[in-house]
Amino acid sequence: MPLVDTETRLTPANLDGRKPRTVLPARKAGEEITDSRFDRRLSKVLDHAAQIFCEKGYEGASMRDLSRAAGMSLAGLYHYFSSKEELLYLIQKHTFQTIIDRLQQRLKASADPEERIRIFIENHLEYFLANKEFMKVLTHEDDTLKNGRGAEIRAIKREYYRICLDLLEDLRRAKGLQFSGRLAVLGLFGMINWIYTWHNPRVDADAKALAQEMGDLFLRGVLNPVSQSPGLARRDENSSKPKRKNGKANA
Amino acid sequence: MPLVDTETRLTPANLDGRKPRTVLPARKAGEEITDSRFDRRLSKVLDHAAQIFCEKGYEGASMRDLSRAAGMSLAGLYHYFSSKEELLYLIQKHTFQTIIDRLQQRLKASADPEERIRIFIENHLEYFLANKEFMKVLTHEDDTLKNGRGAEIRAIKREYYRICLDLLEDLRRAKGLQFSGRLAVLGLFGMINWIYTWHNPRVDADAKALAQEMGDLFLRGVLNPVSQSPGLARRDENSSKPKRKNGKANA
DNA sequence: TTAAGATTCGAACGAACGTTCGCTAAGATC
DNA sequence: GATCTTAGCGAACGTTCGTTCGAATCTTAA
Repeated sequence: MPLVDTETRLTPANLDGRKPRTVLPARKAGEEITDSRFDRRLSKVLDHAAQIFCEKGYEGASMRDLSRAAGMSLAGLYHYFSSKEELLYLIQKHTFQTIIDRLQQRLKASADPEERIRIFIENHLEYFLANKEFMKVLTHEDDTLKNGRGAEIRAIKREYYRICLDLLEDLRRAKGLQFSGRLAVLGLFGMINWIYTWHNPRVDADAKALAQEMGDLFLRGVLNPVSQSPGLARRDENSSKPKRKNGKANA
Repeated sequence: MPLVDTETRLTPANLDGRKPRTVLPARKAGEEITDSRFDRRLSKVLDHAAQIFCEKGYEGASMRDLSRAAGMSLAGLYHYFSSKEELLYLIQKHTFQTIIDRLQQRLKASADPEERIRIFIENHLEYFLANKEFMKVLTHEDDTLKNGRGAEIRAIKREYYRICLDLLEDLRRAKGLQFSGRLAVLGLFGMINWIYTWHNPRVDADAKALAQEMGDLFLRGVLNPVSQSPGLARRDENSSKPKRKNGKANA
């Protein structure tokens, strides 16, 4: 799978209306999609860039930092993308697409609602810990991209959110439970996305064990009805109803 | 409470060895600590700065952005702090100290372990939602500060982590439960710190209700022993033991 | 009234920023 | 071997960055 669209290679800058510097001949329809030299080199550049963005943040990283890390001249970098902003876009898009693709594959393995949520968590954590830099750039530079590119990434994010919400509502229906889907999704996202701030491979469990533990913590919280939790003292009972006014999700 | 130490006002740049431009006369011991004109003005400057850092990030915000927001000249800002980095330090320190002070006050109200954890969550969320900008700057610019100032903030953060860990271990002892304190703390922190990425006051519940709901979710997850959770299918049982090697916490 | 500090500002500093230009090799195609 | 495209580079562009300087204005207390 090429990292940029075949037809518009080198020219995703179209997103903000800029003219492409070069126009490649369109591939014939049905032509085999190979990982060209260009794609392989770009992939390496993204690796190095993600590393630097992870260390210094998007704004804090200079193009000169990136060129040093990639072992390539400053001007040479611009052969592979049209701007620093597009570089971030390519990193985020690639990361999101990979994690969603893998998830869809794995979800085919089970129809049990609870099991499917565990698959979601494990998929997320496995990719997270194996690609720390990319995932930190994805989550930390969450609202860095603006306009067209930002909208595109936000759309993919909504898709990912939606998948998780659907999984949780399947579970709720299957078990006849009562909980706010939105709050559950965002609570779960918080738990699993926060990991990049603390995970230390020399101290903490690996992805599989971590997914097990976090899955336990979360699922026990969701699965157990309130009445079944002994000693759950509720104070100020009258303020415990959520004040949701409409269901528009914005995550 | 003055925002900077009385004796070293204007000179916290000492942290990285720079010479202060001005030295104020030391206050006599026991002299009443008043919020001077300086402190009040600095406080306003921090408000505006937090707003801009929140919008554009620390690196993305320029001193010119800050001067515009504060309605003050670029050079005039430097009367209140010695560098952009110190400005971030002052914001983060003030935020952390305020939230911890309030927590300590509130914790005096109860000795019940579960209640005390709910107090922790509610205190955090209340401050979070009432001071979104400051809390985003605190969490998002987590590892931006380096050297002396960074170490100082990290120390306060460890203190806050420790308080929460102690609360959880009190609960575990009181109820005779079994769970990883570290994972529970970090899971909880993830849930409540992630809020800044999604909370919308027009859609979501207020701090009190949110604290109730998140407290429920989290406490049910922690309180319920595994055996009491019906239908909690564990797969791959042999990989579920955490592989912790030593207990050094790094959050 | 006046002297001393506190506060504020316009103007400028050198450094670093993202990006572009013109040019060379290196591959590929005939 | 001629021709065209791809890949890569040194040098520079104009802009913006954080910070500083000296002077001007305001505040306060004697």
